[in-house]
Amino acid sequence: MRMSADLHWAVAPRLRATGQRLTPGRRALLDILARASHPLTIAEILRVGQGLALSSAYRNLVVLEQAGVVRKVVTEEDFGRYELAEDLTEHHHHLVCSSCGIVEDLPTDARVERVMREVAASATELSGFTPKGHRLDMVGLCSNCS
Amino acid sequence: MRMSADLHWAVAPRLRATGQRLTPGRRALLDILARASHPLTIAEILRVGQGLALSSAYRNLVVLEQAGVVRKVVTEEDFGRYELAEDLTEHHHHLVCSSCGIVEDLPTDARVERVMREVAASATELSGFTPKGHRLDMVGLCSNCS
DNA sequence: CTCAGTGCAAAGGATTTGCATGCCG
DNA sequence: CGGCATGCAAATCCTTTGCACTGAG
Repeated sequence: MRMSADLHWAVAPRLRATGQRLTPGRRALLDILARASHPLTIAEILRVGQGLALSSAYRNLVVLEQAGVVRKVVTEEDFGRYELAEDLTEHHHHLVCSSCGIVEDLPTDARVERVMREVAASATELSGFTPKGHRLDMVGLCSNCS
Repeated sequence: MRMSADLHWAVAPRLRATGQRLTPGRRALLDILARASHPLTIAEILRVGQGLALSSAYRNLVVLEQAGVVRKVVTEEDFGRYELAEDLTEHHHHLVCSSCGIVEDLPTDARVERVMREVAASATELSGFTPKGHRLDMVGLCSNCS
């Protein structure tokens, strides 16, 4: 979570770099995502951001994703979730509830990240894969569902 | 990869436990998945298994998933992929190409798994989450796309 | 005036469901 | 005979696209 002015300041240049502007609709999306402590679905975003059009939300999320300020998170649910790019927040992993589908953020630590780098290295060695990042989700039951 | 007779022997009891039978269609799906070295899409499955109906494939995969013998893998593509449950193969992680979407299997090791258990423990501590397993994907470019 | 952003409605694509048929116990 | 698996087609659901409108430069 980060203050709006600060966030917009960080984001605007990236949008300009991809030939896009920071419009009110996009600002709204960013603010909503910045306030969330877990990745949001389109439905959740629209519920919070009254007056946002469905199609514009989708379109703007694509723009923001291409500008590298938003990331689409895949879950086993049949719809997508979105969060701010990790360099605008903190690198983190996820807790995914296999019962209700909720996703919580989980901070990472140096130990885990070090191991991730080792896994990345072995992936390169094994199959010429060029790692750009990783995705680590713990799957289980959230406190409500257990 | 495991021999058919062996596989069917392991699977049949689990299906019975959920009140389901090991039908020819399900056998075909299992054999196809057992031969693959990475999670398959429905399209890929139908391409290999000539004569399988689309809807039956989906329905049977649901049955097999509930019986715990097949797992649905989510990727950033807009369709699902399926693989045999990990206890029928080997526990492994994935290499996901962010360019072409291909998913390769990546063996894991004791070190990584130990760290995963630690992450699981801290998740429990932080938010009452009950971990059942984890999902670790390296995201990057495969040897073809890089 | 021009062009990108917006919103509504229609289209798309993966997945699911309804229903009639066929098979196994 | 009864119930479940199957296949086709129709229906759903999330997401994307077509198009006309609006506001900023």
